[in-house]
Amino acid sequence: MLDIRLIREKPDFVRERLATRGGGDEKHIDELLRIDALRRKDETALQALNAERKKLSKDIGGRRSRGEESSELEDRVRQIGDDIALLNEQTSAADGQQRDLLLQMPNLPHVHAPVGRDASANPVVRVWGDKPELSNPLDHVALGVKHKLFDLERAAKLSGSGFICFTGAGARLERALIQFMLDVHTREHGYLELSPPFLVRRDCMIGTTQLPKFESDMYGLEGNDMFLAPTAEVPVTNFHREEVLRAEELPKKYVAYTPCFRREAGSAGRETRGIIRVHQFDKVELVKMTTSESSYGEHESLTADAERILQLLGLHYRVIELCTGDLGFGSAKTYDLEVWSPGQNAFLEVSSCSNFEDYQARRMNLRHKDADGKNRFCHTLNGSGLALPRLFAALIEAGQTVEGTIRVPEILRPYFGAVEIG
RNA sequence: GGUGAGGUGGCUGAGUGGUCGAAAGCAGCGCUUUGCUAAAGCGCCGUACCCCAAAAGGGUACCGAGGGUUCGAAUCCCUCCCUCACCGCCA
Repeated sequence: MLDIRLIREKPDFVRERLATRGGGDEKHIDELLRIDALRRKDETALQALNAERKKLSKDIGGRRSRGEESSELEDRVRQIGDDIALLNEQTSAADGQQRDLLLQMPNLPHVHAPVGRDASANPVVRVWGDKPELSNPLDHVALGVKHKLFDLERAAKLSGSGFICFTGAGARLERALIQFMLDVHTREHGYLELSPPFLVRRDCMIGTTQLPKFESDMYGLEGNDMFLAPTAEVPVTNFHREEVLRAEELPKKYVAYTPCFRREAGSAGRETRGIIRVHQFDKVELVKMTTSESSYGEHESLTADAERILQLLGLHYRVIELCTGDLGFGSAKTYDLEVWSPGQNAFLEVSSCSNFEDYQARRMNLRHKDADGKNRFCHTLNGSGLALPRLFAALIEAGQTVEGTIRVPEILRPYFGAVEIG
C-alpha cells in the first residue's frame, strides 16, 4: 500500500502517477487527504485527554495511599473517560477508513514505465531465438490427445472444466520440468528452495495484494478464513512478514514449486482452449526481498534467471515490458516473458517478473535495518520461473517432428529419462 | 477434538491493580582504563503514531490479538490465535 505521508506531501505527484494506470484511482486522493486530516486532528485531541486521565489517575493513587479523599477527582476522570471513548471510536473509524482506501489503491507505476492504455502498448524489450520451422504444426491439444499426455475430458469429470489431468509421459514431463527448474534456480542462481503450505491466511492474501480487491478470483475455504494460494508468491513473500531483517542478509532469494489455484471468474471462453488457462496449475516461483537501493538491479537479474530456463530448453521467446495501463495492481515495473507457441502461432505468457518496491512490504510490515540502524521497508520482487502448463504446451509444440514424435530437449534427459515421446 | 501449562523489549527473564515502557543479565553502540587479546568501569541502547516548517523537544499507544471490569490494567474477567505436554484420531 502507498505511504500516507507521500500522499500527504505530494498529492499531485501521486495523482499524476495513478492516472497513468487509467483506473480512476486518483479520484480517491482527496477523500484520503480529508480523512487523514480528520484522523490526525482527533488523534491529537485524544492524546491530550489520555495524558490528562493518566495524570489524574496517578493523583488518585497518591491520595488514596495517603488516606485522602479523591471522589471528585474520580468523577472528573470518569467524565474524561466518556470523552475518550467517544473520540476513540471516531479515530479508529477514520483509521479503518483510511486503511481500507489505501488497500484499494494500486501501486504507483515507476516513473520510467511506458505509458499506455492496455496490452497493445507494451513494448518488446528483447527477443531470443527464432521460430522453429514446422509445416502445419499441431497444437498442444492435438498433440496431447495423440500421445495421451493429458486427459481433459476425464479431468472435467473429476473437477469440472478448466482442470488438467496429466497422464503417462505427460505427467512425467510435467514432473521433469519442475525438478529441472528447481535445480537450475537453486544450484546455478543461488535461490533457497521452500516448499510452503498451499493454504494461507487472509492476512497473507492482503499482504501480497490478492485481497481485499480480488477476493472473487480466489478460492476461499468455508468456515476457516483461509484461501488456496493462487501463486507461491503468497506464502513465500509472506514468509518474513512482520520481521525486521538484517541488511547483510539481503537480498533474500527464494524459489518454490507449488500448485496455483485460480477461479478465473469472468474469463470463461477467453483463451480457455486446452491447458492455457485453468483453475489449477503448477508453477515454480522466484521471490526476492531486497533493499530499495538494489531492487531494480535484482529485478533485472531475476528476469534473467527466469529467461535462463527458456534458453536452456531452446525455446524462442520475447520479453515485453508492461505499460502503465496493463501493470498489475501492486507492481511498479513488470517484464513478461512470452514463449513462442507454434501451434497457436502466438506468444504465450509464461512468466511475469515484477518489482513491487515497498508496496507489499508496507502491507506485510516487512522491514530491514539500514546502516543507521533505522527500520526501512524492504522491496519485494517475484517472477514465475516458470509457469508449467503453457511452458508444457510450447515445449511439445516446438518439439514435434516430421515423423510425428515429440523431441524432448537434451537438458531434460536426466529428468525425463528419454529424448523423445511417441 | 479434549485436558493442562504458557506467550513480557534482539535474546534470557523478573514483575498479580497505581509512581511500570517495564528490574536484572546477555548481546550491541560510545567513552575511559589497557602493550595486543581479554577484562573492568561509566553512559547509551524497543516500535508505531501525534504535535512542531524542520531540528531540538514534547506527547500518546503498545507486555500474543480483540473485547470487558476499574478513577487507573502487563497484572483481574471473556473470546480468539499461537507454542509446549499428555490423551484421542490419523497419512
